[in-house]
Amino acid sequence: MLVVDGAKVMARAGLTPERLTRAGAELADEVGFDQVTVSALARRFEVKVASLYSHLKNSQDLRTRIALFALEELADRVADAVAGRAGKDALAAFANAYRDYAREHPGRYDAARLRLDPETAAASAGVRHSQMTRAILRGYDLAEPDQTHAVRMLGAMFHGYVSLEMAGSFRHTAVDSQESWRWVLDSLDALLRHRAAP
Amino acid sequence: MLVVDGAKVMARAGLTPERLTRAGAELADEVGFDQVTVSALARRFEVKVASLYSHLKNSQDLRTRIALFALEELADRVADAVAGRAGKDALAAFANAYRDYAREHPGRYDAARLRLDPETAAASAGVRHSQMTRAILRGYDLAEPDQTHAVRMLGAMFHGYVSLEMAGSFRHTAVDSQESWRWVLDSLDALLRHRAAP
DNA sequence: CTAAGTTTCCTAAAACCGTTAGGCAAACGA
DNA sequence: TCGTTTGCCTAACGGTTTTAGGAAACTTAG
Repeated sequence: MLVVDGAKVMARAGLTPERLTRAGAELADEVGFDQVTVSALARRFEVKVASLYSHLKNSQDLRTRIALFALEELADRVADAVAGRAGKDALAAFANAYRDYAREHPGRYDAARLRLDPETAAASAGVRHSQMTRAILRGYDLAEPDQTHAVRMLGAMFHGYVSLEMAGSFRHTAVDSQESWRWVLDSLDALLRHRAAP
Repeated sequence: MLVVDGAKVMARAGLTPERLTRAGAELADEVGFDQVTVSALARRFEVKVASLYSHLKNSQDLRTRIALFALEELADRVADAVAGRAGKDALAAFANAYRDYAREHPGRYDAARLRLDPETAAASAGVRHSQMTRAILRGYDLAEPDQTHAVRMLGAMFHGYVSLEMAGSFRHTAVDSQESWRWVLDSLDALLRHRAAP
């Protein structure tokens, strides 16, 4: 089949799950993760929608792949940020890596919060995230179960703060969000030092 | 028009924006807020889809109404919970009201986190939420801008914790989430007392 | 180098959702 | 009782998801 003016010669587009996932992540950052659609992705590759179904099981599969990709990417960034740091320095690096990623890639950040089924989650980079959080706490000398409590607290705080900040919840008050962020990190550091085992 | 066996006599279904909103909230709790659809709602009222468009502007309007309803209901609950309490007692009541609502009404809780446009948000019960958070902090005697920092921290922590807990993130470790929750509340109380103005 | 086999993308079609336009019947007010 | 308004309907269109089957492009074995 040969279309003269459209120049479509039935050439292959070179689709792969990986390219589709990456393009989906970019799309998520541009239009929001919940607007990522198989149709939009096909449009971006100038390909018919049905063609994607040779590379993706379905729409949910696409979303899951983007989520796993984002988790991996974020874990890499965090690992890079905390390398060679300890104590409060590591805590701040960890937290900032998290927040910066969300600001830079809001769609991917949302994707990383997608609810995964237990098996998928267990095989994802999500486990690296909790491992790294635990690693941060090595500098604070917490015994179990306090360490687990602290892991959950840090996860909740960072995710909650970033989530509310992204949603614009902090834009109505004059106080700069950056200041609050520093205040929160200082507070967490003090709290964890105070909780340290004797 | 009269259908004999279906017993449809073209009677009126008694639709109103309020009834639709409430039913939408119930639907959200059952199937998830992102699965709340004009079609599903019409099915629930045994009415054709187009009929809802006399009462709702569109699908987004429905979601926004559910969000406003949930914000209002949650604010009422929180107000009720903290009434007559102060200090750590008030903090715990506030936090528990929040968490309990999310556990009881996950769909509505998600709805309450819908991003609203600034005018809508300003006219919503969202402002009551921050006012009540500030009220909790009266027991801790914080000066500005620390009070604003603390409001943001509490909002982040509660939302983050509830959000991660709902997503199942705490189910992989043996430590009971309830214990972590108590630990976090104790920590926040200690932190706020420590931050109190001299 | 060519024929067979595989992969990649296509067309076609069905199902569901969102939305608008226009109609008829029911409720209501005079 | 008779307009008028309101509430729900049918009809229709466009978009998304998904499956089935076909045809062209690539790959590989003889």
